[in-house]
Amino acid sequence: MSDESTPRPRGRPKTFDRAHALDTAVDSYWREGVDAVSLNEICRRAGVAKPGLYREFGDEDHLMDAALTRYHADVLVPLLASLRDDRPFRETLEFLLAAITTPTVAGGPSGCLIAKMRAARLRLGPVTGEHIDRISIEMKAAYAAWLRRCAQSGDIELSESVETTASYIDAQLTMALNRIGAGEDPTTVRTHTRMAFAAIIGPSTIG
Amino acid sequence: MSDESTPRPRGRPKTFDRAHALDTAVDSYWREGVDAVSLNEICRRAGVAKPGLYREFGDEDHLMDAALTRYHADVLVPLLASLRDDRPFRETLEFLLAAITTPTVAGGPSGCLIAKMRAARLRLGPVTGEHIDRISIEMKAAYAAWLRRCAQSGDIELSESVETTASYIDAQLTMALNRIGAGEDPTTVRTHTRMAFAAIIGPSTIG
DNA sequence: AATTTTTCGTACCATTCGGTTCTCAATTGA
DNA sequence: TCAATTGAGAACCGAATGGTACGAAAAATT
Repeated sequence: MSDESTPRPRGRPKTFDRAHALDTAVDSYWREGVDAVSLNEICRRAGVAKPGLYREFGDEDHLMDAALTRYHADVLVPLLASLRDDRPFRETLEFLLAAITTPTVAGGPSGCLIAKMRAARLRLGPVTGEHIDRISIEMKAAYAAWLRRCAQSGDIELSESVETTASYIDAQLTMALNRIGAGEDPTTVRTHTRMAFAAIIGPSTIG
Repeated sequence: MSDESTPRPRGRPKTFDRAHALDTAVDSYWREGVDAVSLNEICRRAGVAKPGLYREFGDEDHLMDAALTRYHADVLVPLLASLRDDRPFRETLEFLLAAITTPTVAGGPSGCLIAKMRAARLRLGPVTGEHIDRISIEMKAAYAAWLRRCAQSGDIELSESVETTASYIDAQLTMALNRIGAGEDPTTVRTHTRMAFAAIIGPSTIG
């Protein structure tokens, strides 16, 4: 299989474990925030030499971008997909809220890498920075499409425009994620976020 | 006046301009965020030598703490005092919102130093960190007292406890300040914050 | 004038940062 | 066997960081 598909390139075989290095980067950035972890520290944790990282990713900006790309595919895409399930609005909202405020397995990172990067937007490199901009737009668009569908089916009635409400949801969920990421009590955050959404859907009939 | 009150101490007269250095520190931390400005940079901007700063303030942690103390007295205390004016709840709320989301004079810092420090809580030194904790408690207490007075006079009717509502207000205003500080459009932030407060006071009758 | 006391600021410290140079090891092809 | 090619990583680079040592300067006291 391996000998017929690609007849092995010429030089010294590559031993650099890209996946492991990227895992380490995602975990570190996610856990501690993008501007609290140095490239040196990631090398240390991943057990790789710095020039290896540079050969593989280019520079710090591109490493962060690779981490963001991976996180986006692994975490955000599935989450946004759940918005297209056409369940009742409140139910999907509670699902989101639970996903955001339920503590992950002990020792795992808390909060959301994207939310943390958005908070650090000014300090990101150009590649990562523009990527996070595109993702922010994608998120708001996903919320807007969701709202539009729910409004059309009569599931909810909006007091503001779809776009305004979508960006409001985005702001509230991002804040909730960052508070969780900062170590605040998940129950408090959940309560506050429910209060924030009472504004657009009326008092909750759940719980 | 100066010769009779204190007969001049012994050594070389002090020329270090503490007020100017502290002004520079407050402005820099406020404008760019506490972990985006180095002590070296503050020295450069203030036009003072580093050992002077160290003699005056001790270390970086204590310099930040001094900046925080100054900002607290100059900005936060007057603002929290306005909560005790016994004006209608909505009016005070709109006043707060305006104070937060109205762009300051061109070139001035935007957002709030305290809000930015709270967001950077994990990266603060022990002295500044514990100070910001105390201030956070003070703020929530001020909101709670305000709510309690308004509720008692029948001005508002709360759907959640005073404490929960107070911490909700705190979270929403802090978010608003940090969004302004991050350069977001003040109008958008104002709209979102009004939506967030519709949850506790019903649809606004203003504007 | 000499001494004491206090402050000032240059020049330095170790450490860390993002990033690179350069030698050597490991492989293929001739 | 020996070039050619490619990757690995120790060791290095200049810049910046928080922090300090220490001699010179400026005043009062003797």
